[in-house]
Amino acid sequence: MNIEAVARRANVSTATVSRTINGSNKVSPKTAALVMKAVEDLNFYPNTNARALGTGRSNMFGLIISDITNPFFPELVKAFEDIAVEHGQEVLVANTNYDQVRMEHCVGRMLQRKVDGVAIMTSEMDENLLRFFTNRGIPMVFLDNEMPSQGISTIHVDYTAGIDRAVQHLADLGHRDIAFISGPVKLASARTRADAFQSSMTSHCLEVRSSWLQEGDHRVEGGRDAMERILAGSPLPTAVLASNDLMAIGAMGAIHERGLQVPQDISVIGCDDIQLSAFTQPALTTIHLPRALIATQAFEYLYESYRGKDKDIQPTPKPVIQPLLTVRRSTGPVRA
Amino acid sequence: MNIEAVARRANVSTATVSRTINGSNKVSPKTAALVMKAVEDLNFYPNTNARALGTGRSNMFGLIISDITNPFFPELVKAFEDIAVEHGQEVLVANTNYDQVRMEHCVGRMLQRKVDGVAIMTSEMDENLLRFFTNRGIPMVFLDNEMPSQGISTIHVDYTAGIDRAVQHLADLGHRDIAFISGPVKLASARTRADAFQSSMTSHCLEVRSSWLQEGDHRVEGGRDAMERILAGSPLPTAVLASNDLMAIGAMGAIHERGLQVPQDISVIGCDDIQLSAFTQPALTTIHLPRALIATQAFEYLYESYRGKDKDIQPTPKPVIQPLLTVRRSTGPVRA
DNA sequence: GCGCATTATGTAAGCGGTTGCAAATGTAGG
DNA sequence: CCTACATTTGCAACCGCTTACATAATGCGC
Repeated sequence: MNIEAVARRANVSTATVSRTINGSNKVSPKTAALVMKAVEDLNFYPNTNARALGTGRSNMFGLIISDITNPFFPELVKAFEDIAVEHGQEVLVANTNYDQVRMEHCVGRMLQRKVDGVAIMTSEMDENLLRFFTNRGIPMVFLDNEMPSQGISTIHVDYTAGIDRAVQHLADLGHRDIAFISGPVKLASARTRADAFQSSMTSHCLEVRSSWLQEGDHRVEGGRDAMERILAGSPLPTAVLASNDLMAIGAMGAIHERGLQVPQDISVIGCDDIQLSAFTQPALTTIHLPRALIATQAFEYLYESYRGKDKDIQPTPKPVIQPLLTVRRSTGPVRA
Repeated sequence: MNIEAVARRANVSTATVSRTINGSNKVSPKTAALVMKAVEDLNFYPNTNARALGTGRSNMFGLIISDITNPFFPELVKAFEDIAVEHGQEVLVANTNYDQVRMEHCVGRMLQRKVDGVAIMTSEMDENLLRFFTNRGIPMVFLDNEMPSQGISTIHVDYTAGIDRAVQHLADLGHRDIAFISGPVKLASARTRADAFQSSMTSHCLEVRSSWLQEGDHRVEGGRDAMERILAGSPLPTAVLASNDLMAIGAMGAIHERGLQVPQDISVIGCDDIQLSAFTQPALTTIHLPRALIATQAFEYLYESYRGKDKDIQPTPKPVIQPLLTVRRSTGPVRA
């Protein structure tokens, strides 16, 4: 079942079939109808591989993430897939598992499949790997990973503003003793958030105790461990800010295990606003990251630079994304 | 950068390069080394599209799921991807969004990309769509979707045994009044579980009240609503079994809102054992579905039937998958 | 009805690999 | 050294589609 079979059935040449399928305007409506009929009759689906070979464009974008089982990503992936499919593009998702070697593997997979662009939503990317893409003129876009190199775009999320909103919210509730659970400090993105916390505290004239700054691993267990370390010290903070929701959930677990109440004894704020944060006990107050928007911006950036490549059209710059605070039940006034 | 550039650099023909890359044994070790050197030097990645065109195999499997943001799926997807990549296959993931029309779309995408096989882990699949695959000889595998047609394989999960374990656990704790929150009854898989519940109750000589059988939607909200309906009636059950974890979480929420305690007033059991069920308050007792195993079986089935297609080798039959009960804190003895 | 511009269609050469078959090279026995 | 055979390599056709270019058909004004 190939284009020739369709051509025969419609009594035209393969070129005409191809043009019809691709919506070329130089096909007479009459012939086009004929061809479409044949396509229908035969249930013909053009071979994308052949197409890609002919045109040099695979109509496929790569999406590199850390780990699809981290609830931050599914929504991102889905939004990306949705908008891609809408634009007739396919998505190749690859998990790095937070691993440098797997990352190289992922890059190889992308190159073999000749992706038209790559969105890299993870941090395990070094300069050398980048070159594989830049050398081949493959557009790239990153998520909050300010790369030193030129000509690489980054989706910008204003974490500072987001964290500031969270600190403001706590300050409004009377909190002065606020702990922070960060992501792995080896990740640039985690450091960014930690720095944002520091400066926000300073601007609110609040003191940061070093024993209240603990490193987690972006996972529930890490959040629990970090919180346990905080609870082991003294005095205790009256609020904790975790740099993602999973760690916030872990922190709440640790607090409960200690026989304390959220938010009566300690308020907890997360970051990301994953679906489940609305359904924890108590429901989690969290900094909402609009992942669908992130995905959309990433896709649009890639799509535009890919489309404009020959015509030297630059993608339109994307606005900085503002995280908002979603207030639920895990934060409350500081105990009198 | 193509195979010819490599051939030139290594002073051999393209055929030799191709054979070397594919590990053909009819290349002398000396030449092979030469070629590999050239490949390295040039950072050559063979064009998969061209390959697919030449061989007729895309080295890509389709994976159709309902919705990646449903926490049941990410682990499945990841396990599938892992084992596929291990076998040099790529994975094309498609979400149906529980929608028939999107499903057709997904099928089209799979056909265009000429996937070597499809794993269908969702229920929005009708006979007609199936034919698109069977007609083209594309292997298929389903998850608990007993299709009437011949020659289509299904990964078998023994839900009856799983649910029976849950009921047994509750019975051991003294519960006799057990409610059940099912998935959407239009889904065959949901009906299977509901039936399993009924028969398990019967075999334990426990009575099933129709007002304690409520339909949910496999989501948190649906679980909460269903639980509210149950709580609105009288008498109240002492335990609830939900046919997935999200609904169980919703049910726990409804119970708390009513001012009741889990498990003191009502015990709750879920199904799936999604990661987060370990971190709810209280941690959820749930029927553990081994998703990595499901993914592995699905992949192996596809891989084997795909590999054996020309040689008429059938894939080895896979054993029925046994769900186990993961007991946590949401179940307890019935109140005296 | 004719010539020309326009539009529609066909022809065939790629795209970058794979692979059957032929040719070349190597190896061993006589 | 020659022949027979195995091993290694190269040639070139093919996979299915796109597209530049050539050709045919059509429309239009005079």
